[in-house]
Amino acid sequence: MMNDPFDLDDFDDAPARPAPAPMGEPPYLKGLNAPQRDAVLATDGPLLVLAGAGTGKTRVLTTRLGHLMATGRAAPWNILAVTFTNKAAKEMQHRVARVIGRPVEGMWIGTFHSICVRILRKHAELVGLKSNFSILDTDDQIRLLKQLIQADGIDDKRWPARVLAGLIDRWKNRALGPDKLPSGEAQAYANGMGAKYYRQYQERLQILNACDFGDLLMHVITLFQKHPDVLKEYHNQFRYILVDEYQDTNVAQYLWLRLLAQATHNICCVGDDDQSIYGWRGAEVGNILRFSEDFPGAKVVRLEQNYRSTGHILAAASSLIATNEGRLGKTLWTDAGDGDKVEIRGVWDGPEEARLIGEEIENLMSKQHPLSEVAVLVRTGFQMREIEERMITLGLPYRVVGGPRFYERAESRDVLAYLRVIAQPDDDLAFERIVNVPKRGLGDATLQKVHHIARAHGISLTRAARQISDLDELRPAARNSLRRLMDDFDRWRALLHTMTHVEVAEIMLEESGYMEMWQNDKSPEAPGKLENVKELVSAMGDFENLGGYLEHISLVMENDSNESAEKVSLMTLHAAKGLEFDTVFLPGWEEGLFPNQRALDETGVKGLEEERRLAYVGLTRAKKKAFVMFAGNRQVFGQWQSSLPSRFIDELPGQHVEMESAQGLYNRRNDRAGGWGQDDWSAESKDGGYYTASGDKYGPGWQRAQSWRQEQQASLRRTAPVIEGRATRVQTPKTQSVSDFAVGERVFHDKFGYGMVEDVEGNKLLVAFDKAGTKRVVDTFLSRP
DNA sequence: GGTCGCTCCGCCATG
DNA sequence: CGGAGCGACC
Repeated sequence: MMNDPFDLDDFDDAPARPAPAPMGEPPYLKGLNAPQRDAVLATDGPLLVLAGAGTGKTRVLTTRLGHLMATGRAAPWNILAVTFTNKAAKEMQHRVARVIGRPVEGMWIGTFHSICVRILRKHAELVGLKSNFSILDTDDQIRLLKQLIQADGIDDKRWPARVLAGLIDRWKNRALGPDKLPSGEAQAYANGMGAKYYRQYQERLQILNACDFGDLLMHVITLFQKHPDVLKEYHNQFRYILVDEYQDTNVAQYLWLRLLAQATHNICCVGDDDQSIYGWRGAEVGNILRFSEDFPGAKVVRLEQNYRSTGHILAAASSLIATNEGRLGKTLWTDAGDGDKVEIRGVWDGPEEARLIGEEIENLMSKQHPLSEVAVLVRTGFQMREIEERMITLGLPYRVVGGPRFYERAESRDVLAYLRVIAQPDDDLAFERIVNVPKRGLGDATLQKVHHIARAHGISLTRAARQISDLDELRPAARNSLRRLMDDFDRWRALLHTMTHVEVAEIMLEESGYMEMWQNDKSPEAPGKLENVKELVSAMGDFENLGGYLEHISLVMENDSNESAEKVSLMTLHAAKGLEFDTVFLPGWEEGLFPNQRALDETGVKGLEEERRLAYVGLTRAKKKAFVMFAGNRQVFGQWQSSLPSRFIDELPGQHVEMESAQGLYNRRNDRAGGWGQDDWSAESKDGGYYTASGDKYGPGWQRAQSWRQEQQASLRRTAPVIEGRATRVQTPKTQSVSDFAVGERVFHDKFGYGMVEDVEGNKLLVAFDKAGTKRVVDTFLSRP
């Protein structure tokens, strides 16, 4: 989670069109326009709020929450508010407090996942888990599945575990357990083994006392279905339910909501079918399209006045999205004036695109345009590197939003694995990760034997490891090493009773040799890794206990400590949903990249429409200025490929855009809205690879993919033009090496602050911190002030 | 059992 | 191009 300078989705100070205000009405209703007010005041019964981009959705949601409480309809704990991201949850909490003028406590605001965890911890036993269950991430999932596949002697090259993980994920999105798979789909993997592995996987998770993301939803649904008394508890508790981004809910989430809402019918869903961009992970636009049937008697409110973007931008975006079929249909309007047209820029290649972005940003800077109001939104992650490099060369401050995740780095995962092992002894995946990190002479051979015992007895690896360390199965060296490790785990675990988890973590990482491993590592990354480890340990201090910390990171996976400095934001279009910026750059609008070829191949028109919604989301992030860019040549997989401008560029109406492109790069294809004086070589561009030979616009996937790929292979190759010297990434400064602290010395600790050494015991010090009290810390985590 | 170097494959988006 | 994974060699 990060603290952002930018606001979520709408803003408060916009000139709203006020509805007539009766005397003595609550102040929070002031400034709402008529539909917004309707949405706030329709408290009882099902309500669907169709909120176009930038129409004040978050404001309506938070005001509605405030209204429910202010009028005494609900206490905070009677309200359940579900969001899609933790960031949105945090923001909502914050803004509700602003509406009612004091902090709110006890309200259930969170993501589907975090709320499910909260419920599950309470009733874990009812679904066969213990309350301290671990939450596995994708990586763990794949490793577990791989083990199952390999145990069967199946070639996991031919049938990759990640494919199976994807299948299982999609099944869970649709709330299908191993026994409920439609017969055709059970055949979906490795000649009909899909269902079998799914079942084995679930059994294994049970033994490991763990669940994956999909399980969080599934288990709660099962819990509610099988234990009506428990469901009733929640019915009594949650008198009002609010759901944000309803267009992104999947079947499982829909079922979950329906179960919870069936008692009171007080469910309010807010969403925008035009911003549904998560179809690929199981979101069902159908949920929002069907709302009135699912919840009979539902009231529908449309928010159509846009407070965010100026006229040309809004018109361009609206016209683009109008190409889609099967929309609920909204007509966004603004009274903010025309503003600037959308600027389209065609350039020769990727590096030039990055240069142009840099240039324009410097331009903006010279006009005092705040960098926090500038964003570069890309379709896919690999576009970021080029732009980042340019930013670094120019010295432009930037930050990657939702980028390489702090907790996914190898060293973070190691540390977390250590923590997980002591928090939850049956967590095999964590155990396996660090059993030989640092090297302890416990390699594959040993681990295989442990695995064998575990499987034979149907127990977890740690239990098996403990058993085998008492047997004669292993070479003495391995046996001793393993026993020592198991004893260490027990000891560290016991320390949790007498010390804070931060202290235990430091001791564990030191005694296990993990810190030493990086200290002795002479690679250039080592100091940075060590720095990350310290940062991670210090972040633990913000949580009451180890369990709370682990839960947070498994759900959030991002680093909280992201400062809100004056920086350009760089992110994917997906990550940009809900955000807004004065100026937005939209590079890479090229066929194949955007719309993305794979989306087209896999889901045809449906995929194309989702891509178009993504384009719509991108454009509507801009308040005052939008740059759309495309490059004629781009490097993919280290190879140069030529590309054609995106069809979405053609779909932007001529009167709302301004085109500036090198000769010959852009050829208008269908001149539906009036040209911009570019050459019209439509006949030639039809050979460009986005129509199949048959002339069928969307063609069979493989055929399109094939022709596209061939075209790319055959495309001209050239070497990258040399821009100034290669950008080097900034390395974290080498940490000051610390050792032999003396009693009486002043020291500094990332978390606890300044203090004085009271006692030295090997490398463990007793330090009296000025603010945090006396703690036992390992010297590696200390520095001299 | 550990390390080095080679091959292979990927890059669409996520909690 | 870059990282993961695997096999040959120490």
